[in-house]
Amino acid sequence: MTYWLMKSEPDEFSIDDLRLKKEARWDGVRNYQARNFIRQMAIGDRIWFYHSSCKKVGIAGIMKVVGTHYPDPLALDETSPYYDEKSLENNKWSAIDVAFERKFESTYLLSDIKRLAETDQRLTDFALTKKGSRLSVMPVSEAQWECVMAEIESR
DNA sequence: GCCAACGTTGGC
DNA sequence: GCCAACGTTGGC
Repeated sequence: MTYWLMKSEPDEFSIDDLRLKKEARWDGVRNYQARNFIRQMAIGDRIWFYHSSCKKVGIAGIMKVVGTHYPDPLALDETSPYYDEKSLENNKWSAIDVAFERKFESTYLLSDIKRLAETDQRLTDFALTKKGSRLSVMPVSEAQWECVMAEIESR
C-alpha cells in the first residue's frame, strides 16, 4: 500500500461532498505527471484530501482508493470543462474511484505543514512544500504520512 | 486580484 | 530541439 495527496478546490468538491456521497470518481486531472501517479494507485491506498485555493488551505481528511484507474469520461464529454478534443481517438486521461474514510476535526493547514517541515527532516522532500510545486496528485512517503498524522492526532 | 512558478504550444 | 508566448495553478 502506498500513500498519496490529492488537491481539490472545496468550492468545486470538498471532503464534505465526499462524505455525503461516500464514493466518488476523481476526474478532471489534466497534467501528465499527476495522471501518471493516478495510474500507479492501487486498491486500498490511502489519500490525503487537500483543500486548495480557499480560506483554510490544507489537509482536510483521508480517503482511500477503491478501484483501478480507467479512462476519464469527462475528456470525451463535450459539455464538460474537462473536455479534451485531442483525446477523442484514444482517451489519454485517467480517473479513479475513491471513498471517504474520515474528516479531521479541523483542517491541518499548509502553514502547519510548513512549520513542521522546518523541524522534521522526514518532510524535507515532501513535494507539497517544495517551492513552485503545483502538482494536484503527488506521492507521500510512509514516513511523511506518519509524521503528519502524529501531529494531527496530538492536537 | 495579484503574481510567481510552472506546463504546454507552436513557429522556426 | 530551442524558446517565446501563452494559459493555468494556487498561495497570499
